[in-house]
Amino acid sequence: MKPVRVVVVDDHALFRRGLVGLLSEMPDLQVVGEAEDGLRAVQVVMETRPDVVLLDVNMPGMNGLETLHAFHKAQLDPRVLMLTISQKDEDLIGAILAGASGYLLKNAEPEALRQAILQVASGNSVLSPDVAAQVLNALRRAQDSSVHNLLSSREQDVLRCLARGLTTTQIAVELFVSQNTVKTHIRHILKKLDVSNRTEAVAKGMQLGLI
Amino acid sequence: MKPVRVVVVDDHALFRRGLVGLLSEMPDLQVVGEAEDGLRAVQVVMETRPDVVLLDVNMPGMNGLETLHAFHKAQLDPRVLMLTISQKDEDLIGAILAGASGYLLKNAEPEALRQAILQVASGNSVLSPDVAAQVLNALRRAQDSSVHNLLSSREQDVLRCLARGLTTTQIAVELFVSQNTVKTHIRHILKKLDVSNRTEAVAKGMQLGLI
DNA sequence: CAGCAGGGTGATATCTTTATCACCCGCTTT
DNA sequence: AAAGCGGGTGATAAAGATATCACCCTGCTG
Repeated sequence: MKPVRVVVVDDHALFRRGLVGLLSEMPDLQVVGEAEDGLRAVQVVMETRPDVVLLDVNMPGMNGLETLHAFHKAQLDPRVLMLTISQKDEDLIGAILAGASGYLLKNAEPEALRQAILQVASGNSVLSPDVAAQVLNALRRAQDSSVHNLLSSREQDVLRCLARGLTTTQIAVELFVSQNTVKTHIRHILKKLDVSNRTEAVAKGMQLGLI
Repeated sequence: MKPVRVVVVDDHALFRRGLVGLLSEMPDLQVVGEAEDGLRAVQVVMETRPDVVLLDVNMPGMNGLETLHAFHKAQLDPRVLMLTISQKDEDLIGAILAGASGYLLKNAEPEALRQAILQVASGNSVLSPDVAAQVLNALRRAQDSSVHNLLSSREQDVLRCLARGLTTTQIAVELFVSQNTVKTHIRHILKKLDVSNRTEAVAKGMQLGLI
């Protein structure tokens, strides 16, 4: 099996050299280039066409995220595994949205790094456990936001009443509106949730976190 | 250090027994209960108050996702590590949105499972590399959706023109509207992207994937 | 000083969304 | 047969969003 070809991008020379040395000792990895900044990284990736790029976030000049964008602009789009000390949400989510295939913290063991590179090389993604929860939370927040923009506040009122088992008449009394108003809101809810009746609407609403 | 207390939930008796045996041999883990279905799982978790619950997705009756909801309904909310063969987006994203702290495929090595349990017990999250890419893609899609609802189609037209370096006058000619119309669109863009001028708007638009 | 650029305030018209309600139909229960 | 239920069509009014444009101010350049 051909070794995975890797480019290492980090502005700290000592760290980079040490990492290159470490990776060079691994038979299934082959370091084919290195760069100390984003601009250089684009050139090196263009020349070497590696399987995986190890990329720091914090670098002077072009930071890691800008480098990801530059890869994209240059239509390179290599598989990138971020290797950084930053656990900041904006760096983590920013890197993911900018196309990174993985995010590993620099405190990872050498063997974990090796495994991560191999996974990324074969198209999978890897997240350090320390930051994976942040990614899951970001996904949950995105879903919450998108879901809560789905129904108007009145429709959410009606759905909560349905979840309590109230009939149309009871909901009308509860919300001080006519039954016909309630029925119209229910009609819109069924349409927005893409269901056929109020029972399904309640189930779907629970599934989406609306109730 | 006290061993991590684990409950195993899986409908396949042979698999469950084998897993319990495997985990019982690990000194830093302690299996304190097991269940073959969701209803039983809620009872066992209530009784044993484990640090981590290993939970399958595919189970007859209440499946894994419904069991997560039942945990929440019962205000138990244990740390749950899904352990399943399912790589389906709806199971994966569904479990995450329902509160799972991790998602591991059953093809994982015993040591990887042990590490994952320990990570989840300490509040981190773990995803199998085989499914992590799906999570990152779901996050990207959620972001795309939310971003593309941010600007109206006309505003997106104007932003793309700005990105090409056109002036207000040139954009007006290009879109067959007056300069004042273009300026109004630009004003709304600046406000929606929370920036102060068109240069920042273009940078932010690129960062958000609008251009 | 005039022209050109960007940024800003305010206005109008149209379209869409939200919230309201009347009425109709079919089914079930009393 | 009547009442009550759920699901459906259609209507109106108000609010908000979208798209349009006029006008003003400031700074820079020729």
